[in-house]
Amino acid sequence: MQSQYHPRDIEPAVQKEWADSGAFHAPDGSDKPKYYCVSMLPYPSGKLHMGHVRNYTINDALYHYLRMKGMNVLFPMGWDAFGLPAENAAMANKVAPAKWTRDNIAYMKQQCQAMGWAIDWTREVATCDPSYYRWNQWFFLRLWEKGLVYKKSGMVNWDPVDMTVLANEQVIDGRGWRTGALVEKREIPMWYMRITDYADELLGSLDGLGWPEQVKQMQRNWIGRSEGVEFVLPYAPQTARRMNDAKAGLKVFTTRADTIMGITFAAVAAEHPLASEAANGNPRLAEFIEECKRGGVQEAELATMEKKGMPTGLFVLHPITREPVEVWVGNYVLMGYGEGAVMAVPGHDERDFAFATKYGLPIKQVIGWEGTHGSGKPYSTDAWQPWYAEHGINVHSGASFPALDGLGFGAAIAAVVAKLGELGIEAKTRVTYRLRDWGISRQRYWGTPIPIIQCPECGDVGVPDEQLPVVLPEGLVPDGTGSPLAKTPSFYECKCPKCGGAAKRDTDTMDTFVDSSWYFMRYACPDAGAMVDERAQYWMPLDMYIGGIEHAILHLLYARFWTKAMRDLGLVDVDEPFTNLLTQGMVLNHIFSRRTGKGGIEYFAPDEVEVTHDAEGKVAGARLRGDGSAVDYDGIGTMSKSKRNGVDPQDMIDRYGADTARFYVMQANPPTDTMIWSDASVEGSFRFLRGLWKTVHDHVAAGVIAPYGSPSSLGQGRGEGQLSPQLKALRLKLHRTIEKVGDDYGRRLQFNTAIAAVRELLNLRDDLKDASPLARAVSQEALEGAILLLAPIVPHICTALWAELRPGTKLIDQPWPQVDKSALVQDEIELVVQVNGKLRGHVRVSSSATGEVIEATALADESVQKYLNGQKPRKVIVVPGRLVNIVV
RNA sequence: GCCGGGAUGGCGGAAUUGGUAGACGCACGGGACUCAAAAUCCCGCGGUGGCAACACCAUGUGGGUUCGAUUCCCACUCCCGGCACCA
Repeated sequence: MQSQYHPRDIEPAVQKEWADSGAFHAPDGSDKPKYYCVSMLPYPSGKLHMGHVRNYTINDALYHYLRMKGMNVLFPMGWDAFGLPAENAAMANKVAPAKWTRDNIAYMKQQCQAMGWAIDWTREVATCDPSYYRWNQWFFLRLWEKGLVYKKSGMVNWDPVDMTVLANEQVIDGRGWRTGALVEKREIPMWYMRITDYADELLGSLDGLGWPEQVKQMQRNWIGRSEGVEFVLPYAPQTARRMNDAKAGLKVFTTRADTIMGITFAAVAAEHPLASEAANGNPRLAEFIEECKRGGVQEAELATMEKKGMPTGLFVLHPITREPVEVWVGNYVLMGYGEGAVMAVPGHDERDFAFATKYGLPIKQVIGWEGTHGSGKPYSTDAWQPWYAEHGINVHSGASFPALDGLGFGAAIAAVVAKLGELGIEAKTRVTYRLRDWGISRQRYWGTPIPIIQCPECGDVGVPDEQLPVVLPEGLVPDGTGSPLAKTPSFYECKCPKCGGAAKRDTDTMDTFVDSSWYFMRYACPDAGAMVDERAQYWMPLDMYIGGIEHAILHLLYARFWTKAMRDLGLVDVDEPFTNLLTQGMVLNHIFSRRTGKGGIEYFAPDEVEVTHDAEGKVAGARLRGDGSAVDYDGIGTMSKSKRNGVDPQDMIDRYGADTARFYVMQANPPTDTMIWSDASVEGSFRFLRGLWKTVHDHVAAGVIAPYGSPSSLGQGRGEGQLSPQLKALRLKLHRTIEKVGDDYGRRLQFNTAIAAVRELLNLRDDLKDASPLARAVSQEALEGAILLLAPIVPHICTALWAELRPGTKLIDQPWPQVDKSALVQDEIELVVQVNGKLRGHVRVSSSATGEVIEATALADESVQKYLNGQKPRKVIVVPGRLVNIVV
């Protein structure tokens, strides 16, 4: 055996052995139970980053652990290969996105192999391959046939200089990232998927999932089911004339119909037809509506901007009092939500209150809380208080509806609905969702072409199945203006499949969330001649899905919807794709930047700067190592190429080997926690592995021996009593550690504590100076155990060390170690003694001692006597196996 | 702004169901070995007071519940993620 640890020799050799034997190929059927363990597929951005290393090492550790536990485990890998960064790279380097993407995939695949992850590469999928995306197209057409796909207009960010649609990411401070032009909202026709048809099921079936509660809560809130009332505010006569419809009115939806008597105005979105009509002949209003259309479409931007409004001069009637109510245009009313119009009750809605205060509109209290929520909830129109929005008892309803006074929330709503009915105003209780239908059209090149042909005669016609896939031409290089496909006649010119006349293909591509909504099913059958086949039925659903917390809502929700839609088309027989979910925390790093002269921004890598700290030890600023010039500290954020704060795992592999990189990310903190990068302790991880190598080397140098407890061991047939207390303690530690590490890997999914436990075990073994055959047999047992427990984290070194400890056997064939229950038995245990909840001493008692005996022992303890000072204790609390608390 | 999460020594973290706060590491300090350095090994390492035994304080801030709170409740501060076209 080599006396030194040389990962550069070991790792490639072990990897070759795995590859040659097809060790990680999972058959599509087995006597063993299946375990399907998938990580979110990477975007091939160029190189692996630390987030990937973390993600796939977690997946790999679970793979090895469950394989050792006797399961047929599958760990597949693929590439989320369509998307915006490829187009950006293409513009920057004048390379076609296809080439850039495929080169990146090749490089990153080799990096995955160097990390030694147990990936079944026979199932690799890249979403940019026509053999994959043809099924996006095929499925799109099936959903269209079922009415689950439809076309309507949608709002996008528009760059008026480049004449192109911008992604939210490309809008910086309200301006286009390349042109600096002020971004505008623009309505264009887009294809939508009816995810809202599945809203109730998406909500209901969350309950049974083995997901983190916080993620389920985020999804529940995102879907945002609410029950409310939809009704019409009748137009005042003059408004009815202007809107050219005497009978109609302004349709609104509210979850607070109980506050209807508090309506003092109504508000509509800038895009609402009533706003457009009111703007005719009102230049100031027209200007305001134009102003509302400026800016982008991001919700965070809309929700934080100053609430502004302007009266339209048009009135609707309060449905009960028949008093005129003025309609305002408000920039906070969104056309996409509900009806694009709201009844405003400033007395009991915080946004309406702020708006009314700003524009001097009346505020009316119609809900009170005395007697229901206790006192101390006064009402004043001077300032908003949080309880104004709480449910309560109706008050001040007025002469037209006195019966409403005194009713509570539910009864009041019922009364309002009944009253509106009596007055001949249609009012329906309705369930609405915050969730909106999924717009999938993108005016971009590097994505799945939408399989629709626009015929001047026949309208939108689906591409016939036999003409699929609609292949994306791969040689194009985008230039940032408009959509490349829309400028490529050879792509869009075609014949109508229905009438044979000249027609035009849809030049939009699909949202890349489509690609990632079902790839995990394609892994099961990457060569299938259909979207999926029966092999998907064997592997689905995923037993564990691992990925970043940043995907908690959108990706996971779309994939759940897609799976349910596939089920309803009879393609797969599962209700939910991901039985269990592990959301890993992000890997973050410090960000340093400097504004350049032209208003741009320049980023610096953390290793290029020297950080300065303030008095509290927080980072205050930094200087460039090169010339000492000051740079700004921008705080901590996601590792990204653009911010230059990423860490390339390749350096670590080159210097220390893959096992050190794997060990480092797993020992640092729990997988669900955010990890702020620090390379300070990477060295320590390497030292541990080097020490482990030396420990096994020294043991093997003295000769391997059958481990204690095995049939041929010295310990066989001898009683436990013959072990010295030290050897007994070591065996106790070993078997406790086996229990703990199994629990950490299998149930807790917490690897840092498992590693700490194995370190403790090895530290205890190192203290052993006894070189007798019996001691060496216990030592052998402990070392074998430690190697098996670490194997899921650092499989290369463990494979090499196992071959030394057990010549002729292979680590990959070993099962998870068994806990020897007899090693766990203890005669005596130590208990903590507290006086008034403070630690004052320890007592040793028999492990079978009763509460009375424990109490007596504790009271007799010297340190307790000191605090008792002759008094009788008021109370004694005995927690079996843990502590005694004496209250004086 | 809204939704979800987090905060524990100089640093990463541990404490799994309300029961010994700081496991296990990193960094640092002292010592051994060495001509010297590296590597390795040994010791120390939350704060204050004390020669020490020990005492008191301490888990972002302020309150509360409890024999006992890092853990539960209320209010707040700061940070992170998401907000529908980054993936």
